[in-house]
This record gives sequence, structure tokens and C-alpha cells, in this order.
Amino acid sequence: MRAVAERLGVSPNALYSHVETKTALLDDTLDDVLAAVEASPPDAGDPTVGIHALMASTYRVLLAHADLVPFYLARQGARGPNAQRLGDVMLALLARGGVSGSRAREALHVLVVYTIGSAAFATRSPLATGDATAPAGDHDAHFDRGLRWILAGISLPPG
Amino acid sequence: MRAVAERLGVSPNALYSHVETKTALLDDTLDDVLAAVEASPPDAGDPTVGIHALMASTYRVLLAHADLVPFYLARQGARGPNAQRLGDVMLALLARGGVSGSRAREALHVLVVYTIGSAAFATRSPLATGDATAPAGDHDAHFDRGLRWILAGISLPPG
DNA sequence: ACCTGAACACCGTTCAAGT
DNA sequence: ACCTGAACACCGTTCAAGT
Repeated sequence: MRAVAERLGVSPNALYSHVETKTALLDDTLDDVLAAVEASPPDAGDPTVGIHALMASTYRVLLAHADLVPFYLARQGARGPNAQRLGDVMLALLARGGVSGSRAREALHVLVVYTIGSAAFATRSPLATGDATAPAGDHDAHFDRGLRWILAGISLPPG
Repeated sequence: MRAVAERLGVSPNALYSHVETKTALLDDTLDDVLAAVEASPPDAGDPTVGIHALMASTYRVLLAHADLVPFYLARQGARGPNAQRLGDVMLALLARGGVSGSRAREALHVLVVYTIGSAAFATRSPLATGDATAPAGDHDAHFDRGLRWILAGISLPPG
């Protein structure tokens, strides 16, 4: 808050004429950021490719705003109109891929958890296993590989 | 810090005779908590079942210490001896399942991201999609389902 | 409607001093 | 070796008052 106020050349408490609380401001900011996620229309092309592209775009956008990611997780995902839109597109893509109902909601949840979690882990880098620090460009490749695994798993018949 | 000090009946700065910083204290606490994760010996039974059990135990332990999870994510995983041990067991299980080398490290990373991310999302509950709040017991089932998907995806031939 | 000054109730941490 | 008191440099937020 105080840093934002300084950036605006205004006293800290002046912000409270425009914003309810710090959390509300972050919520709004997060949803603004999600506007940059590219979601191509869900009714064209291979739905699996569409899902992959949407999650990859989300991952990139989150990485570009790394400081917001911990907050994103603390809030357990966004709830603004842009988050809604992305969720709806995802469900449409899943439906076209033959996944619907509670299975689709579970799939969406898994994909969201994995994507936000990956962004959180990538932002400062060493793996949880005590491995040496991975080169920065590797994160995208790692994310991509894991995403493919999950998509492959989802498309399997229910166990 | 001040809350911990009060619990110990001591002044806040007294803690700094025993601990370098708040972060160091949390790091140690986190690794202590991970000691409770049950890792059966990796050389018996179906390795996929072993992996599933280990990640499910991690998930449960993290949920039992929900307040630590955001910190866990901010630190991008633990680095203490218990985290090391669990990582080693995981790699042994993956090897017995036919996954090794960089593919095994990627698989471990995906599983860790998914497990910690799930714990973070489950701790206070609504999904990212604006869905109604899910009953608390559903989280375990959701986690289990997603974990199975990921394990199925990992065991597929490399793409 | 939007801002300011002053203040409140917090933080983590340091430092000198005590035993 | 372990604690205390006092202080520092922060927080987010409120409240009364100004324009």
C-alpha cells in the first residue's frame, strides 16, 4: 500500500478513497493481469491443443507477474470476470474433448493447480528435491512436459 | 515471532538467541513436519502404489499444518533432510517403475508441484472457477483422482 | 469526491545491557 | 548461554479535518 501510494505521489491513506482493502486491490489487479491470457475461440481446432495453449499462456502471464503468484495461491485462484471467462473456455474445450460433468470440473481443478503451482515454483527456481538450480529456460520445458502428462492422463478412460 | 515468543512466555527478541531469522525458523519447522510423512521402503510392492501412498501422505501431512503451506510454496519446497529423504525414496520408486534420469526428475517435480499446490488450494477451499464451495471431504477425492491421472500420464511412453 | 496529518496497533529485528 | 528493555524502521488501516 505505502509503496503504491508513493508511486502515485500520494499519501498512503489516500488509497482508501478508491479501494476497500489491500486484498481487494490485489484481487482486482490479478484479474486485470489475467486479461492478457490468450484464449482462442473454443470451437476450432483440436481441443487438446487449445487447452494446452490456454494453460501455457496462463503460465507465461503469471511468470511475467511473479510477485502476484504467491498472492494468487494464497487466494486459491482468481474469482474475477477474466478468471470466469477462462474457466468457461476450458470447460467448453474439455466438453469438445469428450470430458464433461464432475470429471471436467476435476480436470479443470487439476490443470489450474498444476499451472499456478508451476508458476509459483518457477519464480525463484530450485526444485524441491535439493537439485542444483535449473537454467531459467528449462522451466517452460518442464511445465510443458508435465502438462502433456496430465492431459494424457485425463483423456484416459475413467479408472 | 512475537506470537511464538508469547507462547513460550518470553520476550520476542529472546528468540534470536536460538534462531537466525523467521525464515530459518519456518524452514526448520517445515522439515520437522515432513518427518511425519510415511514412506514405506521403496523395494517392496507395486512402485506406482508406493508413489501414490507417499504423495497422499505428504498431502495429508501438509493439510494438517495448513498454515505452513503458503510458506512452503513461497520457499518452493523444502530443502531439509526429511525433504531429501522423501525425494530419494521417490526417485527409487520411479526407477523401479521404469522411469529414470531427467524423465524421473521431471516426474518428481510435477508430482511435488501438484501435491503442494493441491494442499494450498484445499486449505481454504473454493475452486478457481467460481464454483460453489466443495464439501471438505471432497478435497481428498479430488487430489486422489488428479494424482492418478498424473501417474497414468507419466507411465505413458515418451512423446 | 478526493486528499492530508496524525495516530493506532501491529510487524521482524538489532543493540546494549544484565545474569 | 540466555534473557530483557528500548528502540528502529517498517506495516495496513482509521479518523477527523480540509478542499
